[in-house]
Amino acid sequence: MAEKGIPDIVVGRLPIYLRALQRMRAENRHITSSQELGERLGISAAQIRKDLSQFGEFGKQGTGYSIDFLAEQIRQILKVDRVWDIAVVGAGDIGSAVARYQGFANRGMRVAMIFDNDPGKIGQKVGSFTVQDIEQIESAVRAAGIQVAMIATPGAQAQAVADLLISAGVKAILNYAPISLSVPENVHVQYIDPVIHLQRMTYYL
Amino acid sequence: MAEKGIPDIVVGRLPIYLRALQRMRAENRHITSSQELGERLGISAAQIRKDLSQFGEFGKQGTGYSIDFLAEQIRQILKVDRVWDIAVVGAGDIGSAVARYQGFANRGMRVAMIFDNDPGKIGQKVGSFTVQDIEQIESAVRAAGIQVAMIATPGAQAQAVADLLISAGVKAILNYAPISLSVPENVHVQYIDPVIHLQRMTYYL
DNA sequence: ATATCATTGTGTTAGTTTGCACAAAGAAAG
DNA sequence: CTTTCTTTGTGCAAACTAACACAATGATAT
Repeated sequence: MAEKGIPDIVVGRLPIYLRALQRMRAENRHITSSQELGERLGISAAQIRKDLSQFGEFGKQGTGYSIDFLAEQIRQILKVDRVWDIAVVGAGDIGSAVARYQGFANRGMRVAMIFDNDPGKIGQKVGSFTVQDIEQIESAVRAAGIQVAMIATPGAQAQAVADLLISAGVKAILNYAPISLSVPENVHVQYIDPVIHLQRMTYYL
Repeated sequence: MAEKGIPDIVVGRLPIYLRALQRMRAENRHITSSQELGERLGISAAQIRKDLSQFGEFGKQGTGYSIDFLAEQIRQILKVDRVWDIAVVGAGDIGSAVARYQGFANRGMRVAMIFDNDPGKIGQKVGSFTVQDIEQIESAVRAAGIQVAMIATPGAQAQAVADLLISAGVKAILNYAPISLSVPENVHVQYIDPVIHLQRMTYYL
């Protein structure tokens, strides 16, 4: 299994494969093939085989892949064979929805704390969490050894929050604010902005 | 301006350029360059110039781009020089947060209606909308001529909802449910699943 | 006027990603 | 045991994407 030099675009497809495998498992299936997976995902079977071959040989010729086994291998590759604690910043509609979201369970993620700068929100409950003062981000995140965070603040504050998180040791940020963040090379950022996705589609309408 | 044969990956970057331009405009700037834009976005200047050149010549040598003019051109290309009404399906945490989201204004999108199948939610207010019965999707969406929808239901119902929306005339779906949808060729789908984004980053940690 | 500077748009080259097609290998059937 | 069927893993070719590098052009300074 190679550790370096895997194209990021390949890494980006692994979570999609994993999600499909977990769904199949929930349907009580045990075996699948690159062809079946590909049809479900709209990806060519050859591409799936080639992607997986970057990390090892997980299938059996003539049979296909064991769903349980392949899912476990991908979990290990993505390091989601453990649970990552996540800090959420921003307790507005988006931050609150994320903090209550049930979809993290069994997928290697868990919201651990939530912050806001609004005195009216600090101390209130959001799901099972008490909103903490944004002033405490650095100490709380550092103390918990948290490496993953989500930013759900207005755009104007997102960069300052990112800087704060990074100085507290965060290495991966999922940014819901509608702004591109500037971060050091060793920090990873992903973006979620529904408008970006929608505008990409209206081009074709 | 070519209408066909533009790579989708180029179309996908246009909303990002537009978002950055709107932000610059909000900072009261009037002129920018491919270099400045590139630094802000982490994209090479040459790439930005080549992307834009697919649609026309919008810059001035020696000077750069007029922010207002370029933004307006991109709006026209993406067809967001108008407002698209959107149907939201699912009035849970995610659907509610989306329905109340203020970030659609001025970006060509507007939530127009929201549906759920839970009798306890139907008739309740979410932001300024009254939750409608999912049974009414087809007639309501068709009557309003809506072409864009967001699915924020549990995964188990997402495909059925998508089928319903498509039969009502929807041509673009933004899917928050953690499942790949199967749709006809002429229907566009984009996906938002925070876990997918997070798992893509933990690989590198 | 003329020279200098900045920046675009693009032809060409380099690099990346995808798809094809088949040998290899295991399973199933006769 | 042999044949047939299925499906993987992969070398190679094709297609796509990004980067380079520069002529062209407009702005600015002298």
